Amino acid sequence: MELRTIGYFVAVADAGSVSAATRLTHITQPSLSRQLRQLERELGLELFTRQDGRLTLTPAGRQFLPVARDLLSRADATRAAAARIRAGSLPTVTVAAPAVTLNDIVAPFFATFGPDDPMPRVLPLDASDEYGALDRGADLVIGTRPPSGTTARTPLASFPVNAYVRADHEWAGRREVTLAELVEHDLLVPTPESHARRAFDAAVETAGLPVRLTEFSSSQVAQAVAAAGRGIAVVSDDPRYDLVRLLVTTGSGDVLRIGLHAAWSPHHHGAAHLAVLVQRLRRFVRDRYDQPR
Amino acid sequence: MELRTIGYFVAVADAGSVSAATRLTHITQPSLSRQLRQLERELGLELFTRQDGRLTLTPAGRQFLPVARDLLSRADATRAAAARIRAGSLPTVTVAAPAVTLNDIVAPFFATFGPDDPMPRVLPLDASDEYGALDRGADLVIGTRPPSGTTARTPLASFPVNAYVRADHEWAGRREVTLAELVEHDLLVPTPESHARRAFDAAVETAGLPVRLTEFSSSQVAQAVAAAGRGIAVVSDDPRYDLVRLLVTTGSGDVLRIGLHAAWSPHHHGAAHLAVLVQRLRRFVRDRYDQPR
DNA sequence: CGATGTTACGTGATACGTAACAATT
DNA sequence: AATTGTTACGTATCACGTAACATCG
Repeated sequence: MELRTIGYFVAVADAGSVSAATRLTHITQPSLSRQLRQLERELGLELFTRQDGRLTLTPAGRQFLPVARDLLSRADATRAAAARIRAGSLPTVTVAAPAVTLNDIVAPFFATFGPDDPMPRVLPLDASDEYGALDRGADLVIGTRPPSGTTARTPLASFPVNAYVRADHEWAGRREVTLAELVEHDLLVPTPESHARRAFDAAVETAGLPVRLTEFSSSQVAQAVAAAGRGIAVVSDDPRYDLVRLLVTTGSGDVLRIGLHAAWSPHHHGAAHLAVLVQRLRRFVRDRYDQPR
Repeated sequence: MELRTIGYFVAVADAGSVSAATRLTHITQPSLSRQLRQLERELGLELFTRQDGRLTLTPAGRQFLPVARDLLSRADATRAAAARIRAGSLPTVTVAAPAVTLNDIVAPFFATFGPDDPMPRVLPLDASDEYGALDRGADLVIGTRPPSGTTARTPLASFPVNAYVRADHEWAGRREVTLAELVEHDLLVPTPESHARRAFDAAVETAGLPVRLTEFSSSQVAQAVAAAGRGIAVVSDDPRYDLVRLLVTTGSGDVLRIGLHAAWSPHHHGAAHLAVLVQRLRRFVRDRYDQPR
């Protein structure tokens, strides 16, 4: 039983005769006649009675006809679905990102979606192999490392890593502090999953500096402890407890920043839509976090 | 796009590789590989990416997969429907009969149907070509003529044609009256579509007798007029207005009766169910109309 | 090497068209 | 005669299997 043969059956039933159905099927009458008989043999049903040199639907055929029609309409729907995909439709979009990013950035962005936007789905990432998620169901990956390989990419935003000190600290009047200066103190940092921590760890490792870290599961708690004068909080969020913000500069003089990058496959069938979506996300992030540039 | 190729796609997606899918499809790996590529060309979709000597679903393929699965499940449903028909299922049963019979007999019978019985449908018949309805959608025909041809048949019941006279009529003490006697009087008859009228007309025509008929669209009105002494009502229903019932005998001495016959195709896929249904109908009619024999 | 998937080539099945036939109207 | 559907026969297509090749772990 194939779609073709089912189509032949419906054509004959609709046209009322094999001869008339040839106009619908574009095959010759004997071929059509044979296919029909074979379908009957295959299904084990007598769909038509042959009498008086004519075909008339049997009750079995009459009962099977709507079933056959339904199957054909599903086949049409399948072809239509393929066409929509080909045209780049995105009924759902799956965004993969570290859990922190999903909560802090992706989720608020999804909250701005309208009814015509795709249904958002989400895929939490473990730190390693961020962009491999593109092969495991993600349409879009938001990562902190610049994507490698043949992915399309857009830098979304970058957030400075802040070192927060008390207003009575000796650095309170400065705007920046070097990494080398910083590691001389007790540092209050969030967990290794956080963006700030990862950026900080990477910079420290590059510089080969020893550090004394105290880890907090919440960066706000880290700030509170800094406000108590027990160390310097190195976090990425906004200041609390009247703490003073210092930017952190690396050995090469750059300000230590957390980069957020969006990546997707340029061969994705909805790549155009994805690019638009990423632009919206970029604008959203910059508006929300008041980014420069 | 055929069911076979769609099945190949789903098999490969499920198995994770072409090689593994050969266990599901029972064709060799190169053939499967080719069919898959052809499906991609036909749909215009890149369902898998070929990289690292492996296939991985693209977002397009991931989006198409549930659609393909749905089509296959519909195909299974279609095959299952064919199997049910083959086994003789009757989700609906279409009974064809003259409108009078549908109202007076078939409809009350349908009222006794339980939830497991087929959904009843109905097809009004014109008097001529009663049993031709079997080719126009009827599973079962209830007719007044004995069916001809190769149909399966069961006599359902027969109702006498009654001649109703007033209690003060000269015939009031008799049980029967001959057709020849009857036609000497003014006769009050129902419309030509009714069973009684048709049986009466046929008998009269056979006997070659002249008649004086007054036609009423309701046999109860005919009885009322007979009660008024304006003629003899020749109808098939039960007496009213204290009229006296006489059976009508033909020239050959038989009592004039209306026969009801059920007919269906012995090749009908649900012929067994139909036979049972007809037996129920027969019992129903006899119980309800208190038939002899 | 042992997986993978693709390409090449030959074969068998089969869907198809042309032609001839049979049966009704 | 004109229409219907079936049978017969030859052909072209196409799905399939075997084999050889390419690539990656």
